[in-house]
Amino acid sequence: MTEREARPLRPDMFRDPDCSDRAQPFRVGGKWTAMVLRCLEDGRPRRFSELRVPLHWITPKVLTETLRAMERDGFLLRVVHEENPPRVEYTLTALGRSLLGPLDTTCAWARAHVPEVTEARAAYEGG
Amino acid sequence: MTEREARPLRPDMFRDPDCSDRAQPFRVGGKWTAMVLRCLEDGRPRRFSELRVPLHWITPKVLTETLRAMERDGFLLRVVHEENPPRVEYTLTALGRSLLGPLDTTCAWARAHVPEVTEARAAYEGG
DNA sequence: CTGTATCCCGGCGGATACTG
DNA sequence: CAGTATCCGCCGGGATACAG
Repeated sequence: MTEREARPLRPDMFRDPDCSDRAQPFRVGGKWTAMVLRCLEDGRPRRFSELRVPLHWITPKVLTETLRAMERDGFLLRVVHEENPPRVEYTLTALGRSLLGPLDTTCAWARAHVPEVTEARAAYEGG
Repeated sequence: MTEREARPLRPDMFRDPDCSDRAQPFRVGGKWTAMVLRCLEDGRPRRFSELRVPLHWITPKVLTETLRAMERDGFLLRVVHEENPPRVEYTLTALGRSLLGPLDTTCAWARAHVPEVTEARAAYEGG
């Protein structure tokens, strides 16, 4: 066996279904998760209809699904105030705030490198 | 206007379709992108069939789509050696390697906090 | 105001078979 | 070996209407 044939990839690199690579690190949450995080990062509790405004008037069904998923995962708290009319407020938990670090890191990458990606795509189309 | 009503969310927070938040920072690439990055991070050129092994024998169609998308975005280089039988090798570009930082950051988050998420989900089911 | 209830569409991801 | 060619099922995301 010669030197240059050695070192195949380990077949079990991603065997563990819970390993952090398979956790699809670049696919945390749904389409709207990151934007909801941004809406809540200042710590101020926000209401359902308040969130819809910057989120392009996302439909209620989709916003509900997004918020429920984040609540279920422990990223935010849903507080119902028993009033009339009803008032519900959403706030990030400590776990939810812990996502802001990775989010910033990836946003910083995007700001720095998205132009290169755009260039690469143009070049690829061209030839 | 009282103090406690102030500071609504800016309606145009995510207006720019290319803004780094809307870039879905937690949704970079497809299901297999991160794993391909891991397979190539050691700098060693890898062949098509070589990649399939750790990737759970991903179907050729899906692997091709993943690799083509990454090539198109400038993340990797596809080199065809004119031989018989054919040999094709994939290598990360500098741009592709620049993704490893954010990837590590998010993987570190996952290792540190996924147990909390699991707990939160269990608690949500239970109550 | 804060959501449900329906219906719907596109597209990612996959299974299988075939080719240069 | 390194892919194409088809076909297909699922589900995320959305539009619209309605309810407590």
